[in-house]
Order: sequence, then C-alpha cells, then structure tokens
Amino acid sequence: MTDARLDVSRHAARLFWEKGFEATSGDDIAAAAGISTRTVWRYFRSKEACVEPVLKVSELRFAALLGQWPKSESIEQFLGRSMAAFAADEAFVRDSIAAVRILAILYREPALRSAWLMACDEAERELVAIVAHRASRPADDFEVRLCAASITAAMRLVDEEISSAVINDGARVTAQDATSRIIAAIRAGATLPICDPVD
Amino acid sequence: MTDARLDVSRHAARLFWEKGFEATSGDDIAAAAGISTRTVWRYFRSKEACVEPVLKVSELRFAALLGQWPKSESIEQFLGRSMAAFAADEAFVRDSIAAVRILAILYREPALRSAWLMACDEAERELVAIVAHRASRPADDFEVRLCAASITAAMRLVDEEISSAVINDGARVTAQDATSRIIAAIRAGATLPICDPVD
DNA sequence: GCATGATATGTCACTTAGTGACAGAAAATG
DNA sequence: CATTTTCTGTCACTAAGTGACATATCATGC
Repeated sequence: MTDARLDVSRHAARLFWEKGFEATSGDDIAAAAGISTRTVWRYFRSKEACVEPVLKVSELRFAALLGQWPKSESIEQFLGRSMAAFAADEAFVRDSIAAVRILAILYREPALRSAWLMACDEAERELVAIVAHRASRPADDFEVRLCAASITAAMRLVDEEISSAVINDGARVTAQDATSRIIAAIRAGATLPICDPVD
Repeated sequence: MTDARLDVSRHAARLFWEKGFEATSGDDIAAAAGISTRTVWRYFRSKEACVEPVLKVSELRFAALLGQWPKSESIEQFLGRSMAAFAADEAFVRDSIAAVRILAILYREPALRSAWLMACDEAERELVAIVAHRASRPADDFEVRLCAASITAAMRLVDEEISSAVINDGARVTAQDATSRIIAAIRAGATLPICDPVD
C-alpha cells in the first residue's frame, strides 16, 4: 500500500526544482502524477503544501530511527552504529535528494520556506514523544517540548546549511560528515540531558 | 510615516479573528483597510501573509528591546527593569492582543500557522545579531545561530501556550507572570551563556 | 460468486486568490 | 515649478482552489 499523497509530492518537488515554483501549475503536477487536478487539491490545501510530505518524510524517518534509541546508549553510540544502514536505504536517499533540492532554493521561494517550516513543525511534534520517553517526563512538560523544539531547530539549521552548500556551492559532504554534524546539532540543541545514557 | 502594510495587516487580523480565515476575502480586507484589492496583493504575496506584519511586530519590538540589553546585566535584571515600560506602550498592547488572537486559532487554521512560523523565522534572524554581540562571536557562527533559533523556539512555545490559555481557556495572565515565563524560556532555550552578565 | 455501503476519484461549473499592463495620483528631487 | 520616481486604482486576465454530482474502486457480509 503506497502513499498516494507522497507519490504526488515527489512529482511536485521534482517540478518545483526543474521549473521553479511559480512556473509549475497544479495542472502540471496532476499531469506528472497521472491524476486529475481536482485530486491534487483534495490531497493538498495549497500549491506549496504539495512538497510537505517529501520534506516531512525524511524528518519522520529520522524521528522513527530516534524512537529506537535505547536509553543505555549515547547519541554517538546509537547513530554511529545505525546511521549507515539508515542512509543506505534506497527510498530514503531518493527522497532526501528531493528534499535537499527544495531546501537549496528556499532563499528565493518564500512559499516553499513556509512549507519547510510546517514540515519542521510536525517533525517537532514527533520528537516530543521521544524526548519525553528519554527524559522520563510527561510529553506536555514545557522543558520536554522546549528540548524537542531546540533539537528540531538545530537540525533545521544543519539541513539548510548542508543543502545549500551541496547544491548552491557544489560542496561535497560525506555521509559520515553529515552524521557527525547532525549529532553535534542534537547535542548542542538538547536542553535536557538526553544525549548520554539515561537511567 | 505610518507603515501602510502594518495597518492593512491589523485589519486582516481583526477580520480573520471575527469571521475566520476562509470566510474573509481579499476584497473584505481591502474594503476594511480602505484601499483597492490590487494594493492588498501588492503588499502581500498571499492571504495568509496578510497577518505576518502583526505577528512580526511584537517579536521585532521585543528583539529591539533585547538589542539594548547591556552586557553588564543578566536577563532578569534587564527585563525586570525595562519590561513594565515596554508593556505599557499603547500600540504594543493593541498589536499584542491582535497577535494573541491569531495564535489562539492556529490549531484550526493551518494557513495562519504557516504565517506564524514565517514570522518566527524572521524574528530568529533579528535575534542572531543580538546573540552574536552578546556572545562576542560572529553572526554566521553555527552556535550563535543555534542559540538564536533555540531562544526563538522557546518564545514561540510560550507565546502559543499563553495565547491559547488566555483566549481558549479563559485564563488570566498578569504582565509579571508573562514576563517571568518569557525570561524562563529564554534561559532554558539559550545554548550559549548569554543570560548572565558577560565580559 | 454477488449485493451493498463506504470511500476515492474524475468531470465540470464556479468562486476567489493573485498578476500584468497601463494610466493617473502622490511624493521626492533638483 | 518642472521632472522623475514611486505608489495606487482600474480592468482584464490567469491560475489556485471549491462544490456538486456521477462513476469507480474496494471492503465487508451473505
């Protein structure tokens, strides 16, 4: 059972990247995805929202990975052993490239920036549960929500920075490099002591 | 010299609050503001963006206040003595109420949420310079940008929480209460040691 | 297998968000 | 005051997004 919305979102992301946001119409997206225009607007509340699933899916997959983070391990231990297999996943890499391309053009497409911020906002909600579990605190605790928000903000900065460097400046970033920067960001952003073994 | 865009934004915010986002048209906003519809779309790239100035102005005024924060004072000292006068400003209070009302209906108006996130994103950029100055670091330093992002995220949470409590749950929040929660949020969110006297 | 209700999609007419082009008003500059 | 630039209104237009209804798809019970 494939996610039809995500599939359409992939086509939209590709078109936005190839032709630009303004130059891509709802009809274009529908034609590329092989569905009617009406269905595009049933799936998404606006044109910019068409890219949200692609932007979200990487964040959510990463959140799902963090959901398996054992309390007995530090962030370095856990990501150090699990990140390689995670980044080797075919679908993950393809969606990541699509997302990176969108992030790289945010500076000239304010509508896409709002879609990105919405995706981060949803990712933040996912992280709250993980932080709550790891900090052994309730999910509605302010400190927990703040920690999730700070970590999300840190990852947002890293994502934007790496994307722009790779796409706009032609930089080369290895998987190890990206992983270590993500780890550093999580550590720097965490306002609760969840990065080292807990309990 | 009054800001025409901000004036229109105030009318839009009032209409969104009174009638809801969907039920308010661009024509309605133009009529309320006493300008042509064409000018509305010259001012704002989308209907949801109409509220951005109102959402931003409180954040930016607060950022301007923080810009006067002497390095010799802690956050408690500085805001303790300057917040009362700040909150007594007529225009500030009026815009704050408008902003609070928008924040209180974010949960059912996704379009307005994206406008709010965009406003926070711009406020974050303002904060970067202040944090850089206080931390005696360059503004493009990752730690500086992260600290600004975390503080912004913390203030976003507090703003949303207080707004929803006041409007949706009928809670009563005094200026002192709000100030102390903002201070606590800044302290909790700051990932660099900028809250105590520096230098 | 088939009837049946629920959900998903397409078609088409329609409303409203948003733009382009040009003309006149307002405001800055000399 | 003359001029240039910037701002705004009018109007025709494109494209985003919705409502209503018909058809298709799919699950469930028999």
